[in-house]
Amino acid sequence: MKIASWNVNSLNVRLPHLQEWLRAAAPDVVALQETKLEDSKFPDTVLAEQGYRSVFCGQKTYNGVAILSREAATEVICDIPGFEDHQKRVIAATVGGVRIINLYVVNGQAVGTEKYDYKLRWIDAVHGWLADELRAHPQLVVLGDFNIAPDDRDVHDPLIWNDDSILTSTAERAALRRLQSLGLHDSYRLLHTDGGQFSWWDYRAAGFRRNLGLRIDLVLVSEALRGRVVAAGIDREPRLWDRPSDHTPVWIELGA
DNA sequence: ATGGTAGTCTAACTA
Repeated sequence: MKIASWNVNSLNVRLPHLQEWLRAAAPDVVALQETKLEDSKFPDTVLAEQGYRSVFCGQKTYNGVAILSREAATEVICDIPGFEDHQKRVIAATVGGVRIINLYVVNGQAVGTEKYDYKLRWIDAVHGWLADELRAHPQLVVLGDFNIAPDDRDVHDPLIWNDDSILTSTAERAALRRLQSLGLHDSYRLLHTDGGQFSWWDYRAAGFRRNLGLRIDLVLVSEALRGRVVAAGIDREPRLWDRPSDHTPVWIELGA
């Protein structure tokens, strides 16, 4: 079972890329972030023609998440239960016996801002909810755009991306570690220890050409799934295509 | 070239 995550930065613009990538990569499940589409405009008919069912939770202009799957998704939930939030950043569903939790984590803009506080509060709410989800669904995958680079191997320059920078600050990394302490393992790190493997590059300053990236798109797996991760990777190819998203797909393969 | 680019939407916000 191949499970992937991709922040498409507007599904309206990126639909051709998504379709091309689905053909090439043939994932069983894909979590999308930043669809930026109201539910009435989601291209579920087109995707169904390609063999993927869609569940989605969107809004105009910002945010928006979706899960595409070859098999039907059940037990679909939007938003974090009990957490007041107008931003559509969460969708969860069960596919083929695996609980899939798709997160578009708050960016946070800059350390010390209101948005940064919202980011930390938001992750704290996710933490409480995931503890419940893990009890109900031991076979759990939490994936998406985490907007946090776990450690210095995951940034192009640790002097720039330091303890005081957004996406790498001490409190953000501590919040991520706290999520992982629920028993959620960074599947890329189960199989690879190399640095310099990124999933996002800023559009500005020729970030991709100069490989000025971060690894902020993650696939976390529960203890029960840990031993089933037979492959994990980052697919840089779509970042080379014309008019790309600033993120590229990340994926894992779960064996039997 | 006084920060660069992209998306949404046409001013300014978010990333």
